[in-house]
Amino acid sequence: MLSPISPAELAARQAALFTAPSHVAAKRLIGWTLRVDGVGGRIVETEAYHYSDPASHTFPGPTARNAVMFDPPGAIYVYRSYGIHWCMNLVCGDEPGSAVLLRAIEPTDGLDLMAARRGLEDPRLLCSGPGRLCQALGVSIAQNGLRVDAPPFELLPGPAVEVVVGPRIGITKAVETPWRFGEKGSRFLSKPFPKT
DNA sequence: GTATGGATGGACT
DNA sequence: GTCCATCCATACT
Repeated sequence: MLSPISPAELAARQAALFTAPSHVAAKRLIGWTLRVDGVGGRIVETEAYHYSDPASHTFPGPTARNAVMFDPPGAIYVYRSYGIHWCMNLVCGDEPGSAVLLRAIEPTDGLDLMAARRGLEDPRLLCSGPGRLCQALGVSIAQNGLRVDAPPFELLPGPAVEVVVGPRIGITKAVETPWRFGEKGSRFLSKPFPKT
């Protein structure tokens, strides 16, 4: 059970998260709870992207697609991946053009709706990947540019958890930058982390 | 105007 | 492990 938190404290903790460098925010986000219209769960896997990072959509500079990544921290950046899937980022950072990709959630709220949207029941397959997560939470380009600190989104701090680190998934540039973060031992990761 | 290449997931061997 | 569906921003001609 989450302890009650005042609106002022929530706003302060969100602001501190959003304005941290994206790789710090990505690590801190592990264990927070995200819901969209009441559907969601605990964030268990993230990746960080930075404008100076060749793997980032913002590396070539501002464009129509990545414009939201230059919005103030707390904005939601959604893009289509491989022509099929949606991927959801939270704009974070001490400089513009950086964000945290949400890769996996441990589903806790709205399991039935998530299962219906995904067309399957297994909780481990509902949100274990960036495309799956967006499908389960009903996130698409329609949510691009909205803010995570306003409805239909909710973002709440969780207890500190043990976090593991590894290289990011599916990229072709800056492959070795260890900016993927996950909750140690979680069964809801998109892929295991390499043993350290 | 056309060409290209993904921050993926699911089906299959 | 391999294969590939399918879209759009971007980089060309």
